[in-house]
Amino acid sequence: MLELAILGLLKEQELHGYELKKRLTAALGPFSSVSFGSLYPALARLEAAEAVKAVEALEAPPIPMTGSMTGEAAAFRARREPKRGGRARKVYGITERGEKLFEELLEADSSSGDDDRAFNLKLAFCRYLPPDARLGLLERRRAHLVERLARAKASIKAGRERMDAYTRSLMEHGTEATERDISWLDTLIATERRQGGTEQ
Amino acid sequence: MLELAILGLLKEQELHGYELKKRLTAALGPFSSVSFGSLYPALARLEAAEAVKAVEALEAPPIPMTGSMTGEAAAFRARREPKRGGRARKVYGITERGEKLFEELLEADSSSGDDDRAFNLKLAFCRYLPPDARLGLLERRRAHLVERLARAKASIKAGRERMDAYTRSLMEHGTEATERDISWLDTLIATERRQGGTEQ
DNA sequence: GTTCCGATATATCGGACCGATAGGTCGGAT
DNA sequence: ATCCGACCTATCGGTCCGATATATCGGAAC
Repeated sequence: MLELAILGLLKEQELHGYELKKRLTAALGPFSSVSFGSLYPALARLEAAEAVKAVEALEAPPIPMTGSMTGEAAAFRARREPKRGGRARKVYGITERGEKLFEELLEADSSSGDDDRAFNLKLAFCRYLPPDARLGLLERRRAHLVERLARAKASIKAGRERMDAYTRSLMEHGTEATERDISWLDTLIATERRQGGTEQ
Repeated sequence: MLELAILGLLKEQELHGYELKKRLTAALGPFSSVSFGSLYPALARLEAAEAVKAVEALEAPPIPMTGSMTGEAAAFRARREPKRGGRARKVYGITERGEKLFEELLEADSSSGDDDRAFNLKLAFCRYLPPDARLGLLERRRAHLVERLARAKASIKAGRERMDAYTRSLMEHGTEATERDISWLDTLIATERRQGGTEQ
């Protein structure tokens, strides 16, 4: 699932690992931070799959510079790379295979496992999805939460008197949070339908 | 962290793996289910550390049965073990080292990583904690959420116009959820203080 | 009847992710 | 002069997960 986030950011701009991490924790966080221990292996996986490619350590698009480079190039570097110190960067760019993989991951059902994380991630990048797929994502999520809520309520009802006050409070708070998640999704879905216009 | 849950359940009753899983998903879930892929290794770890011990496959306390066993024993087994079919069970019990480990895990600071999961787990078993430790747990959690909220708000403020509507809505919903978590914790803390009585 | 399905049950495997740690380079405080 | 903290890439050990393998039984289908 981290792959999706990496590809999504790389879609917009070529970046190196460290910067990628900063943007990930800034954008998707700061709940559930991303660690280097998962970022670099993920990057390596993507590179092995030829979804990303290490490019020259040259973040800015190649700007034709006429005349003497001496002063201007240095100034440019200073502007683009403030306080550059440390090890050599390894800047990655997305490939065509990467773009395809990105779309596959974004549309994938992903009914298993990670779930909350995965949905948040997808929502952050769902501007790249066609409107109907966007609606589908939201509605699948809603259905999932509704089912979770039902199971939670059944679980509470079943074990009412076996639970102590702490557990009971925890579960009730959990169901309330889920209910609010659902109504939040409802507003998103409503907005989507309003903007979607004709279809459905 | 799974160890804590296992030990907590085993503290109350000797159980085998399958039943342990059912209770875990019923008690702590059904959000964030526990899989066999983590349960059995955790059980093996605990057994290696001599925190739990495999006991005879005899869930019920030994009840002295006088007279003919034939009819009554069969009926008892049928009551205790409904629809018993399948592989032989391996019933685990907690040891003294296990009890100690349980308390250590429950009191451990755990400021790293898992966090949400870990706190929920601890809250579900915090009835075994002395009142002051209980209060400490709640207040540490509160402080953590407050810090998370502050960082989230700062993050939103910093990147306002760079975010699309989906991301913005996601983050705002997240901060609201965190705010509600905090006020929920406040009620728990207030209750705790009221019941705790004299000491701060 | 037997065959096949689903529950009961234990266990392992590969993979994702994490925290900690270890490097390695630079600018700036002390 | 020296240490501290930022920048930057990378690996290690470990936990957890989903999928899967293995095994045993009751009962439904046929």
